[in-house]
Amino acid sequence: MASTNPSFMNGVPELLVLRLLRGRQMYGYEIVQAIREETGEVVNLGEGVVYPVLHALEKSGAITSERRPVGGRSRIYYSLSPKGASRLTELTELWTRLTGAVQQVLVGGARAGLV
Amino acid sequence: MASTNPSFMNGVPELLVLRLLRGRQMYGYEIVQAIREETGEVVNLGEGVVYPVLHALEKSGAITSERRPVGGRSRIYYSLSPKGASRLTELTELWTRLTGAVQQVLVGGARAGLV
DNA sequence: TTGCATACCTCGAAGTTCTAGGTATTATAC
DNA sequence: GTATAATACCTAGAACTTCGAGGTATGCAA
Repeated sequence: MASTNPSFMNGVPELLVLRLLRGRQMYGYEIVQAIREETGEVVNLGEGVVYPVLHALEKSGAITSERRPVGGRSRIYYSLSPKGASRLTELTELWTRLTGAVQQVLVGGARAGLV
Repeated sequence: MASTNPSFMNGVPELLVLRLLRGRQMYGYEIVQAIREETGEVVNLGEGVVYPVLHALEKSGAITSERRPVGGRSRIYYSLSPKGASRLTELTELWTRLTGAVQQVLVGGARAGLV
């Protein structure tokens, strides 16, 4: 792994996948490209990252899969389950809290009371 | 580790430590508490996280150490080196880019052109 | 003198991401 | 017709972090 890159990626793939599946069904290969496009090339997850995440999410019951032939080719479409939706909410809150806290340190100086 | 917790912590300790050392010298135990306080208890890094990070940063030349006796007790004060300062800049930019990109996906829908 | 805060440290476990590689089908280019 | 690229799925091993628990030692307060 890039020894100079902390990359800040822990948990990000799971968060992004869950978020993308909120609303519409998607298949793995499509998700890989959607992440690249919707982040403006900033996040570029390989298939070797996305597929294992999908498998883990399915195993945990956060998403369900459905194999469907499309144009002679077989795709596995994933849908967000209720459990996955609440997981998404949980992760989004954690993400927001954490990035806010880090931001607080980064801007520094401004040390107002917290309520 | 908490199997249900992605925690989003990858790289965050390094970033916070470097940022705190920008401006004034600090010692490990002090850094542990400063992180807890300045993040409003959101980030609570144990000494088992901070000390190894400090050692790695020193080894890479990002910070320098100086043992100093204070009140009969020995403390190791760390200072940010020029190399550490540029590392901090680099990490801050990466952090900003990444959180921005994730935010873009989280808010979704709003798909304006990027320049 | 007992306990707590200070102040440093290491180790093993656990979990993630990453790159690289592998398979197979369809569409495109030559 | 055939080679190449794009689609679409997958696994394995390596590497990196963070985390918690535990260990040592000093100073101060009860």
